Amino acid sequence: MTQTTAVATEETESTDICSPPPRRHPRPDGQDSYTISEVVAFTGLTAHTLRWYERIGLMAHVDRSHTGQRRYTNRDLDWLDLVGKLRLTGMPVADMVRYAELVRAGESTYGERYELLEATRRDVLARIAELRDTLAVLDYKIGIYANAGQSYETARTR
Amino acid sequence: MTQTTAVATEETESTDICSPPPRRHPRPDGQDSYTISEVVAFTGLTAHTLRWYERIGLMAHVDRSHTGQRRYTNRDLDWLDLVGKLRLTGMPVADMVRYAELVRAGESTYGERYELLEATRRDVLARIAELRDTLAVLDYKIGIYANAGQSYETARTR
DNA sequence: CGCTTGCCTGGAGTGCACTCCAAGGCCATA
DNA sequence: TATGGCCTTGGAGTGCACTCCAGGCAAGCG
Repeated sequence: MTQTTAVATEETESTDICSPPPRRHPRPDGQDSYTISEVVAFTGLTAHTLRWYERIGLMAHVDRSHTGQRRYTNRDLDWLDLVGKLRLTGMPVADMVRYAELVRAGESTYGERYELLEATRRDVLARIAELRDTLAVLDYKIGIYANAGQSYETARTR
Repeated sequence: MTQTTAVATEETESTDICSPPPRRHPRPDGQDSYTISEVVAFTGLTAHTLRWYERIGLMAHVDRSHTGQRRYTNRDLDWLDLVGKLRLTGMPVADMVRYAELVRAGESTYGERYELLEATRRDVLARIAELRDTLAVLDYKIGIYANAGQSYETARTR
């Protein structure tokens, strides 16, 4: 395994210049109008969760049909994508709501948003390092179990 | 089963594939007897959590002093270390309890333990991949805010 | 017309992983 | 003897992130 101190430099190398993430939407802009169940199918979230996200302000108010049903746009899908990614980092929902509020507040909050994302980035790097550490332990133990055909286990690691 | 099997010998160094994780204990084996507050200081867990771990079977019964107070050993510290690592992977406590039960059940469960650790290993790898993906998105957005933020700052201070 | 399907709402419920409480035991120092 | 500190217990409480429920509306179909 490489040294843990090499992580930081590796990262700067892997993301030299930002490549825009390629997105495919189910429908092109202009015809982007999805029912809640379509969004469920696309995101893997439940309808409950989608409505709950909107209630707590994690999503801006979603467009409605003339009968009051939700109609999601490609932009909503993108937002949900970002939310999903942030959720994977372990960011609390309250923090994501805060970010959503900053976005709604306009461009005067660019600085704050930058700080928030930077902090999150540091968290992600730290978490990756932790996971690598854990992986080493796991590999070590797996090695023991793979080798230990009928020899008894070490007391040390139980 | 109060009988701790006499496996105090170290046969850990028989494996050559993985480097054994270096462990430093506050006290050498033989004088390893820690109060709950010492373990709190060493692990970062709370006393509540330590007692709770024991109650739910995530730890084997801890030794007691003649007055009934818990006295942790180096082995307990090692176990808590592993638990901490597994917790970082997002493994549910119930699964860790299951692993603890397998360990207590003896060497007939080697296969199952192996499977469990292997599955966890795959989870960890998948999570690392997810985090890298998230990192790319984060870097992309940070790049945007860095540029836009600069122009906003410029516009502000102009 | 009724039936099914899909969606709506506010509020209540769930599961997890702790986290704390109240009441008390032991023991060293003052 | 008293005070303070550290520890014990079972059980209750907390916070988070959903998850579900009851009751109801609107559209499409035979």
